[in-house]
Amino acid sequence: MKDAMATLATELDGLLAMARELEARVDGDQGAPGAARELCAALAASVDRAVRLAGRDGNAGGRASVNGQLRSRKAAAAKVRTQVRVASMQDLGPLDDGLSWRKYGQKDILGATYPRSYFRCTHRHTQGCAATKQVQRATADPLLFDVVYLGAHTCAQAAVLAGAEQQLPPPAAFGQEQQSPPEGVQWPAEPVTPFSFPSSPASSWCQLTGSYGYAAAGGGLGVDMELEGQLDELFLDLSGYF
DNA sequence: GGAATTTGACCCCT
DNA sequence: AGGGGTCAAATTCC
Repeated sequence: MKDAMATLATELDGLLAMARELEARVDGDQGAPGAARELCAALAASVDRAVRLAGRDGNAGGRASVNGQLRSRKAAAAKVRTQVRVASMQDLGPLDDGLSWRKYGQKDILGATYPRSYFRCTHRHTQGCAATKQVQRATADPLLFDVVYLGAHTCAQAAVLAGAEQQLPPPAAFGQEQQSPPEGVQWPAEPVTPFSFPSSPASSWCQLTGSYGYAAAGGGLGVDMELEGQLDELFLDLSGYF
């Protein structure tokens, strides 16, 4: 547990450093999309690892419920909550993050222009995977999607993905050409390109959408609020560059 | 025919 | 009572 938290801290520190570096580079050189992309991908990969760590370990050590309330069905899902904002350059369908999701509901949300879609893991019944996610188009920008992940994947598919990701080269290697990534992933040559999401969620979202909004804390993430605020600001700033 | 999606109804919480 | 989340039957898709 201590190791995981230490790793999390290291990842987040690196995240901040990379974000600042990215800011500096993009600020000084408008025509440097390649370098910006590299850092952006590294940033996203780091966030992804941090979130995964927090998701795994936050359960036992974190706040599992709000105000100590017991919630029959919602209690389990409230343990891990990861929120990201994803931008789609084109009006395409559901975002494929490499995992199998099955839509089980859709609701019109008060005050929201677009309905919220509810997804759960395809292997919910076969493997008891309790992961769910909610996807909602942002009112302000229809090309932005707010995606909230609730619960942790416990299915075999998630384990395979997690294992494959650990074998990937260091984050800085992302964005390089001639990368010949696994699973036939094709990185876009231009910022705006029709896309299909490959297996690594954070890096591909960043690469392809230019906006990895934020990975914020719900119950499971024990991220310091001040740091969280800094991350929020950084992501907001960075999103403006793309 | 099986799997995924849609959609109205139901349940729980505030 | 109203809103959010889930269920499950009906429908669509492959």
